[in-house]
Amino acid sequence: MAFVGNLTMTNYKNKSNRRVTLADVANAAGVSMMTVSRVVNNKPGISEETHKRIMNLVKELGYRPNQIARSLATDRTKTIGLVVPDNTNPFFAQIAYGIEDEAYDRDYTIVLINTKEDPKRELRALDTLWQKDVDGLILCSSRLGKKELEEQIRNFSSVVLLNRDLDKNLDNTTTININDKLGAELAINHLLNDGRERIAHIRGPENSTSANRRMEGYQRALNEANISFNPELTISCFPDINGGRRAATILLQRNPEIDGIYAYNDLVAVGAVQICQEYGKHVPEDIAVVGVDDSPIATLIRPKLTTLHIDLKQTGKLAMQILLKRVEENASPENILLDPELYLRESA
Amino acid sequence: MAFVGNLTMTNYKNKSNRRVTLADVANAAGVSMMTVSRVVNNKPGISEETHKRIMNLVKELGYRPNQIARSLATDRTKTIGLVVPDNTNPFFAQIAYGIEDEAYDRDYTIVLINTKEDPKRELRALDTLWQKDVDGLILCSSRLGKKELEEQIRNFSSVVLLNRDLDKNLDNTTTININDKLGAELAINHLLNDGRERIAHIRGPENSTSANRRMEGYQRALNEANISFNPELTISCFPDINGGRRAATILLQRNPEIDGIYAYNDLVAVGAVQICQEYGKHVPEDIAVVGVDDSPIATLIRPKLTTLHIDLKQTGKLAMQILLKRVEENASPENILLDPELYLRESA
DNA sequence: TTGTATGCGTTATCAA
DNA sequence: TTGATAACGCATACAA
Repeated sequence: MAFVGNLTMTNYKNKSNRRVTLADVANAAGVSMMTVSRVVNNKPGISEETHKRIMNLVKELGYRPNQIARSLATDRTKTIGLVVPDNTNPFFAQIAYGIEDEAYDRDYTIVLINTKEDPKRELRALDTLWQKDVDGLILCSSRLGKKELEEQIRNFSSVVLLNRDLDKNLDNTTTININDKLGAELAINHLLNDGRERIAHIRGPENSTSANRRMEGYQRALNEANISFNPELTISCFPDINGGRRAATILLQRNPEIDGIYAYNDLVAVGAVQICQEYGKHVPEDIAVVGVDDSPIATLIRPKLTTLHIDLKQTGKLAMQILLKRVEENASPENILLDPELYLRESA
Repeated sequence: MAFVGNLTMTNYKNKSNRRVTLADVANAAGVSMMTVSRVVNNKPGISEETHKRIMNLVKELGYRPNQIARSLATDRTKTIGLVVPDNTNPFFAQIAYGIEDEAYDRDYTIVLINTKEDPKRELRALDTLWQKDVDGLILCSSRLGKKELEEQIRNFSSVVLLNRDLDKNLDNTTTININDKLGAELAINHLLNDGRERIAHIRGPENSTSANRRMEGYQRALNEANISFNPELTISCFPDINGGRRAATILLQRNPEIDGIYAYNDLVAVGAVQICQEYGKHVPEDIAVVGVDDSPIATLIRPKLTTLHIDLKQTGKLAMQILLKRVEENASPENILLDPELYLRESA
């Protein structure tokens, strides 16, 4: 917690309109800066009496430590970099929320940067965070190439990679991934059990790892059901509603007899549902649609979306906990796989 | 922009595994640190030749400036504090996106903190940001009391207050508000013109300024139409879907003959629509519902939500532009009022 | 065009 | 239990 000073104190500046510094307190108390520093940081070896006296002065003068100076001296910024493609996407918004929540509890702070799915932006984001000397990095859905990603990761002392994996473990990084293959199998098997025979897959961005894993799961599930894979039934798209709309349009024009769609995420699924309906198809009677993420909209649209659920706020908290364990205790690397659950609602 | 060094360079540490510093480059070049500093910062007064030579060394050694040290020396952190109630709320997510986008372009970085509508948390957030010495603060929908808010604001050199106003102008702060009264009048007048006669208002949190302004607009519009205000037709709520659901339930039980609802925001409106439908009422035939914010869900639910629109990403950009104008040019205070537009869709 | 001295606010280290 | 000094990495002011 390390709460120092009175939050509602306003006379935090001395007469010359500067910030109150350790030196000011030390002068006022007639002691050295180190004594004040020790008191403020609750270090041992200070007499009861001076501790009290100095804490009173700290409050009276409105002293609060300058985190910048502290960072320079300690090489710790109490700051974590969070890089996401788009904070507006409920998926990342939920994760960010969990991360920030845990950070708050542990007295850390989050620097948020959007990459907009642009590798150049991502690179610059990482460079910026490196220059800011963040204590750790949480990188979500990186769109960087393998080699580039590894090079970047080496620049940070502790990293959590969310929604992306590595060929070989790096000893400063933990990966957290959703078990996309399992998820895909859950979805496809449900559709198959429901009697669907021509199941398409709108597979998100080409360069997305999670998209690739979902694709694998899709193929594997079909394979296990002895259904031959038809490339015409898959299409990539930008992972938002419009992407889903465009992809579904093409899909439906190419293959009007499709009776099931497994979408990259809920946004894409919503776009697909919209197009189906606009084409006069009933969901789920004519076409069943399964999403991924269980984002807020899943229960808002009608029919309610059947989708794969992960507790994202909790996942964010977990990511932060793991990162801080690494930052503060130098824990060893691990790779975490989160199993999604199929939430059956109305669309499939 | 100030892009220094090669982004893909990995040997950023020298043999002793330290960060490469100005001193390292200066040593390697056989010049003083200042010369290197000038080159890196593109300051004038450096010969063509040394500039080139040093830039080469900078790249070769993988030098990148330490922003912390720079901040301590210049008293500028290139960091802006962003305080919101909940980054997961699309309203704030959109604003944050715009803010981050503009920040990225101007080479600033965003520290994001959620308050969860908790004034204590908000206070601590501001304290943290103060200690981090941010160059500016964007505070959204503050839930602090007037006096407390003013005290806090004084701690920062530049502030943009979003969705909250001040009694008297402070010379370091700009307020940006949505013209809620106008919005409310737009909504209510539309409902009245549509022949609605018993229009209720679900008015959001008690301590929210925007909620109060919308309430005023609601009353004024009714007043102008010579309809007497009935307190039974208004109710406050937590500003999310469940809040809307709970409020609508109470409202409908108290006054089953309600034929129009003006909701605090789209989430609340969605909750209200759900409850109406669950009570067997048709929207908009039996009850018309108008939301506020034009959040993504507005076009996702059926019926599509009629709602008041503001370009929130643009608003975020604007907030950042104004803040930076203040930070960099010490511009004078202003108060901005954004006029919403009523987007007519299906729910009213 | 380049260099020297000094300071930013804090903590680490060693000494008293 | 406390203090003096140096160091963190950089930029400002002034000098050459």
